[in-house]
Amino acid sequence: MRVISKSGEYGLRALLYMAAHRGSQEFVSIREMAEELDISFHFLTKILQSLTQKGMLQSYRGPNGGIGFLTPPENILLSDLIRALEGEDFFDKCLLGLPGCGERQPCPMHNYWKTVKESLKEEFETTTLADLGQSTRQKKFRLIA
Amino acid sequence: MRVISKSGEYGLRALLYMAAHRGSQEFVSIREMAEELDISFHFLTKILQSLTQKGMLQSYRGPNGGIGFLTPPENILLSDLIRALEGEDFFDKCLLGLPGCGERQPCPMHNYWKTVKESLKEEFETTTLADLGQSTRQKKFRLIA
DNA sequence: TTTATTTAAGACAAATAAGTCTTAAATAAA
DNA sequence: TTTATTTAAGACTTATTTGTCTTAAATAAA
Repeated sequence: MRVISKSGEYGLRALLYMAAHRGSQEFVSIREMAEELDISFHFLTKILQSLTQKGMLQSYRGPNGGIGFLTPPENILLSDLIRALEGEDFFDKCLLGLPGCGERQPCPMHNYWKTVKESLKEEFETTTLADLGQSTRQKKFRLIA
Repeated sequence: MRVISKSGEYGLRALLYMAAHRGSQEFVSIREMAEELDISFHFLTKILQSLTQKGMLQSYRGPNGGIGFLTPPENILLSDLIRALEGEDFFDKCLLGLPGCGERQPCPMHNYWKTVKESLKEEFETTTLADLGQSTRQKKFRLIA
């Protein structure tokens, strides 16, 4: 079950790293991160670039440059991050990939999948990057019939 | 959020079609289905072929041949079908795609994602192909903190 | 001002997924 | 037995995603 694309995974992992390692210095080196996380430097650069272009991060060139948060991880919702990485329609798609599927003409899995998506969305909208950092947090939740 | 691959979607849609159209005739024509569902005939053939090879369907060549169920849709679990279409490890993967992630060395999203997966798995294991057919069924469920 | 460092941008290549085409094998009916 | 029909198998092509490489632009420090 691949829910997040490879580039999305890399982006998430990088931001998690940044959240964990942000201290005195404002910018984290992409090269360093790439090595630490074993991700291709150029590929990671492109991914983070797109987040910068979307206004979720800031970058700085030159010596001691790097990438940094614009808003603290405590204020970054997982839902926003994932939407930026995976596309705005992340939570809107039909399980069967039917273009016409919706409330008016629901596919056999529509109502079923809708509830799953809404739960996930709700959860992602109440989780911040910082929450994930201290992930000992054990949210208890399950689907109830 | 693409959870199921294109070929998985096609497979599911085809079996849903078969479940809906099985009547007097034992075998459903793949060509007819492909046209009806607007899926490439050869591609669909390959997908269904793999299900036949895995013992989930039976096929018959020659005039009036086609593809058919071995067990009635009432006895086909969504979980088994999806595992056959998407791979055995469908419910086992880490959200971040980290190879080492597990109980011993959980990634920041491990516990969180684990509960989501278990809920989904549970749901898929209690839903049959036939259930999906009459999908007016409105299972109520949500994640609880 | 020159040099070293770092991200930005975009062309290019490789890997994977999706889709097409041709031929073979099985089967039924003429 | 011949022909038409249908799935099986596998080679091949196309599209998408992932990954690499080169050059440009910005910045700091020598």
